[in-house]
Amino acid sequence: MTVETSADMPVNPLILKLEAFHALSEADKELLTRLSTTSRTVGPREDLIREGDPPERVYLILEGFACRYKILPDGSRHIMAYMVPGDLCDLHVFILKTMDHSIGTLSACEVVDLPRAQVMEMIERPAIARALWWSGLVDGATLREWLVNIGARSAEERVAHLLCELLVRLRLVGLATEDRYELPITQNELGDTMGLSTVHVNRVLQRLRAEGLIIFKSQKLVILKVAELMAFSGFNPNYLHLESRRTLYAARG
Amino acid sequence: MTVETSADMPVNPLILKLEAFHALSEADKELLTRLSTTSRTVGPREDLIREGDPPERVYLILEGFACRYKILPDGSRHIMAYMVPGDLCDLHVFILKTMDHSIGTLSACEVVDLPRAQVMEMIERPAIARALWWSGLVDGATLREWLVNIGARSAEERVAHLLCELLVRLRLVGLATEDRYELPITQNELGDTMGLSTVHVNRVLQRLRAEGLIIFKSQKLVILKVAELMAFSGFNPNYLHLESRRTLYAARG
DNA sequence: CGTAAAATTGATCTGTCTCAACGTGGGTGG
DNA sequence: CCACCCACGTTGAGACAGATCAATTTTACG
Repeated sequence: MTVETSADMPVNPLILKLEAFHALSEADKELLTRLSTTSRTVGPREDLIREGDPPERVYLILEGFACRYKILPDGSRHIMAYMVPGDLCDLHVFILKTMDHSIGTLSACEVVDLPRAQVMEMIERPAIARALWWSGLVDGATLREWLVNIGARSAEERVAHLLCELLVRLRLVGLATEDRYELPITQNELGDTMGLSTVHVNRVLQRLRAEGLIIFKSQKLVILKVAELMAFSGFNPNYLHLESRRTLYAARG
Repeated sequence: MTVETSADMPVNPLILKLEAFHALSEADKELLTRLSTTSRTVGPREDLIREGDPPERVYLILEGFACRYKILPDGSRHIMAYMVPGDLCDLHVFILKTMDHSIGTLSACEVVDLPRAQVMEMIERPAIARALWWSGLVDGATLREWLVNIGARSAEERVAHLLCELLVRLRLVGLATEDRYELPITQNELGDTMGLSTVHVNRVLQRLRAEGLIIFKSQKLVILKVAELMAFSGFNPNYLHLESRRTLYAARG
């Protein structure tokens, strides 16, 4: 158990994200900062909670990538969502008896465990409650967009779409610049996310590289032509519901 | 605008569904009955709300099948969810400026429009609020299961899985018997749901028929071997979170 | 440096798509 | 009430995206 100080963690990604929806008061920010003070370091490929477990707390990711996933009867894994810094898992999950999926880390993560009482404390603040409510709706919309992505787009478009989405989401928490970010994900994990074989993910990435759209090496992604990649993949950020609050995605066209 | 009487509508599917989670008081049921008194008939293939529109009300389906869908840049449609009697669209959607997808009918429907004030009225009742909260979590879990379905299963398993899910969901509202229900959906719509071409859906259905698993003709589905179809498709109803509340799905094995 | 995980390559196979035609059944107007 | 008609379902042939299997190379790291 690590107790992080403000020196270790200059900016709280949850605050950054929620303020993309609307501004929070100093008191609200202090509460969120206090609740995320006690985090723990979790290694890569570790489960935070497993399918079948009773949901007892909510997880907040401060650093690293985690995911929601299911294991199918044949042993294959499907990843249904990425959780990046600032992301909370479902706040309302306490009402359910058991988890219907697992949550695990992809890279090493800094994770905050929020027991029910602390979630309540957050929700009692109207501005925070509203921002979390927005955040939950965006999570749902993202899931729907993923469904369309897998159901209706080619392998190349699918991967490109994911890279565009992560660019926008990571910019929100200061973890992406205009055109690049750290993506601590293997090609195998990408495959389990997109419903593609690892071999095919590799070929798709090579094609995106050959087309001069991206550079992806040593977990570092550079999108060489952001507008082109968005257009190619049919990426329309409307489902992230950032409205006109900030200029978080590059101009298109 | 039709005003339905209790004679026209013997049982309110929303009440049936919510009571699968936990019992409601008479007063709660009266409120729900009152709020669903004024419904309107909507023809097949009509939109209730379109992508880009501001969400002004919530829809409750009393009869018929509706769906959430998106139209892609190339003109193709992807259906992301089915709404069957008793289903409500997202209660919290008011906070968003615009819809990121459309909602439209598949068959002719009886639909209740609930303006914000009426949603508030429901949510003020603790038992109803809890049941609706559960219902919203189940909707999210269903979306995740659909993602896995499309991402990780073969065409035949996919279609079979959907048929199993609808069996359980429709039983909940008294619209399926042990092994059969009305499915007012074309093969083309099934294809847009499963990410398959219409031609392939046709061949998949033929194979399921040939294997003696189903009969599907004139919008009437009979599942000849329920346990086998569930096993074949990898259907595990845990994501519907019916727990031990009622025996809503057949014993397996 | 050695080792295991991850990325890459090549060859082959197959599920699903596309295109194009034909059958069919239920609703409607004459 | 019949005949037409159109949406829907069905069939066949050929093409292709992506899977699978089996190495091999590269990278990260202890």
